[in-house]
Amino acid sequence: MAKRKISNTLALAVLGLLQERPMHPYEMASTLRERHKDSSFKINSGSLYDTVEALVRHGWIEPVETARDGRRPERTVYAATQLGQDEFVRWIDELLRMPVAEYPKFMAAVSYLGALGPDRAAEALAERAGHLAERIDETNRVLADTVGSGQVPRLFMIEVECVLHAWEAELAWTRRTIDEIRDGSLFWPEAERTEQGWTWSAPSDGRGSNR
Amino acid sequence: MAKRKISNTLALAVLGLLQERPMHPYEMASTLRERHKDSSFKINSGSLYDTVEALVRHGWIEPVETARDGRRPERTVYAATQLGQDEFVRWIDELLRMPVAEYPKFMAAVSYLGALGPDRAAEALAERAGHLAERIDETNRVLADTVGSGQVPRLFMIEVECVLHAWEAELAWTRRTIDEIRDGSLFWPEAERTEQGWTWSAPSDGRGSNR
DNA sequence: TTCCGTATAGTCGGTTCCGACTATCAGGGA
DNA sequence: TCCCTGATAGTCGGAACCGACTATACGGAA
Repeated sequence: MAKRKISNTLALAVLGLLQERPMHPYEMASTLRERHKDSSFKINSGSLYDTVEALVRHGWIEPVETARDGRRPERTVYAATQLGQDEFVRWIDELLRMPVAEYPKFMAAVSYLGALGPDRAAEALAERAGHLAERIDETNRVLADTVGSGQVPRLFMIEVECVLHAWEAELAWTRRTIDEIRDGSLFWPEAERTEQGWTWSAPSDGRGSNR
Repeated sequence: MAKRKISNTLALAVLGLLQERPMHPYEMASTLRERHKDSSFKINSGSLYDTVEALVRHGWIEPVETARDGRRPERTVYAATQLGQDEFVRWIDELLRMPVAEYPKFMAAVSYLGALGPDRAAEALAERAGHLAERIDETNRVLADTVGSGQVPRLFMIEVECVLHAWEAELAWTRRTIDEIRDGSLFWPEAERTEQGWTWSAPSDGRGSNR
């Protein structure tokens, strides 16, 4: 699988909007925010304009007019080309079919959970659990007053359900791990440094609590 | 919360290794790979050397010797400073406590699931489900012959359990969504473009199947 | 009437990131 | 003996990314 010419998913969002109607970049950003898509796409003005230019370079979109309102900066309105419409669908298809490695910050931190020691680790995870629970509530509220009230078809917010599911899973893992730390079922070796590298104490019951 | 001076988590991995003993960058990369940490950290030679330099600039690590073996390129060995040891722990603590927005490619694609139409969407998700199941199996095998055989304490591979849990959740959501598409409980509006923007057909039973 | 905050629209320079490339050495097969 | 592959160690130029900044317009408060 050769690498995609454009990999920033913000370009996917742009392409998506231009399937509906021509727009200028600033309008894309505000439309995405209005639709709560700013939690699926990282919208950054700088990146947005770079992305749009890259899409033009590849012939996926093209400028259709430049207008000026009074003395404000000029706006360039873009539309998707036929190529852009085709690639939009192909790209979605590809992203859905093939899982790719991502490197979430949380995984990085969990890799070194041991460095905090059991008490501080459990406390830190507990704080995270609180934040996660809050976020889940907020998101449920958003879903309730968009899809729940029939304003927006469920399919158009399906990614929100997806991310919600992911957070719930993370929360469950976090809580389970806190419990395992507190009740000692996640054995905490006292790693020690020797000239030969590292050694660690074995759990008292042989290799019992390593699952 | 002010932005971290260094945000690339590869720097966290470097710091982690240098808690054990001084190393040169190439050795860091191979050690991380040996320990299967390359699924939590994106290891890229270019980024690695940049990261090491950034850590030196901030005084978190420092070169302790430069050796040369025959006519091979010179190796510079680095060690963590006191500051680096403190920041290592603080950084982990921070990453654990506060969830940050990430923008996984899958979410981007799911946002535009509608664009594929129900049949192709279900098929694409089904392919993904297959890949995910495979990955989960592989990862379980890795866990079995490291932690499972008592070679490595469970705590040192805890992030693998975490990512496994996340994948299982994603798989579950994916399968559920495939079912909902196939049995029609995820209503698929026929979006149509008008001059006023977009309209969509309502589900036949009023607003029934929007959850 | 002036001032302030916010919305509109986009620019720009610096950092970060990436992966293709260089170059040497060691070991095994033909 | 020669060649090929893979490991060792790191360099470099360009692409991507970011966020602070500019500049205008507008509505309401003081």
